[in-house]
Amino acid sequence: MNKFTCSVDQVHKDRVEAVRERLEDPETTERMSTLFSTFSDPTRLRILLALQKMELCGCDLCEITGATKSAISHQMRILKIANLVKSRRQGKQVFYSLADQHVVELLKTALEHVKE
Amino acid sequence: MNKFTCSVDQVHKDRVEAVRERLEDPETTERMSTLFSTFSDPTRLRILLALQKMELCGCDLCEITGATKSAISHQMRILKIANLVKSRRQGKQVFYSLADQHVVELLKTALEHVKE
DNA sequence: AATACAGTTGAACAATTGTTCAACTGTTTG
DNA sequence: CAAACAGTTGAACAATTGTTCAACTGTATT
Repeated sequence: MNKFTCSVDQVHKDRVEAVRERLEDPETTERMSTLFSTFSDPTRLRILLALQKMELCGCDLCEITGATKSAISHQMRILKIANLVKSRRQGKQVFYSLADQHVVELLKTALEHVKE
Repeated sequence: MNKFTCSVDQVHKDRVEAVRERLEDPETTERMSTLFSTFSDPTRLRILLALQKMELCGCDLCEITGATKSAISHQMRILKIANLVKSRRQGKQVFYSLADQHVVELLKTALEHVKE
C-alpha cells in the first residue's frame, strides 16, 4: 500500500477526478495562500486597517501599532512587495497608503465574517 | 526618548488619535488575523477549494492534496475548530463539507484579487 | 474473532517568520 | 557642518507551525 495516499480503488475515483479538473491551478493557489499570509500577521493587519482610514507616516504607524520603527519598516517592505501599499517620501517622512481597492474588499469580507 | 515609539509631538497627533478612534478593536483584529492564518496554509487552502466543489472524504483529500492521512486529519481538526468545515461519519469514512457561505465569499474575493 | 481500512492523536523535528538590535542612509534644522 | 529625526537594512534569536512517525480507535468484512 502506498504510504502517502489511501488505496483509491476503494474510494471515489470519480469524485477525485472531477475535483482535480475543476480545482484552481497550483500557481493560483500559491498566490492566494501568499495573499492570506500577508493579511494573517496581527501587526500587518492593523497597519492595513489603519491605512484604510487615512494616509499615515511610519511614526504614526509605530504609535498606532506599538511596534518599533524597525519592525514597521520590515513589515512595510513586505506589504509593498505584495503590492498592497504604496509610499511617497515628504521630507524626512514616508507616507503610506493602500495600493488598490481589492485590499478594502478583502478586509471588509473578513470583518463581516468574524462579526457573524 | 521612548525606544518603542517615535517622538509623537512632532508627528500628526491628530491623525493618530483619529485612526485610534475608528480602528477595529483588538479582539476583532485578532479574530481576523486568525481567520487569515487558517486560509494561508497551502494544504488547508486547497482542502477548502476542493470542498467548495463537492463533499469529500479524508482519503479523497489525501489524493487531491498529496498529503498523508495524518496531515489531513491534523488540518481538518484546525478547520473544524475554526468553524470552516463540518463532518459526518458514514461507516469507515468521514465526509467533510464547507460549514458556511462566508468561506466561499472569502475564497472568491481572494481569487479575483490574484487574477488581477 | 481476525483482518483490513479510514481516521485520530501526540511527540519530535524542521522550516518559516516576526521582532530585536545595532549600525546605517537620507533629509532637515540650528 | 553638526545634531536630530525618519526610516532602512541585515544578522541573530525566539516563537510558531506543518509534517512525519508510530501507535492508536472505530467500523466493516470475511
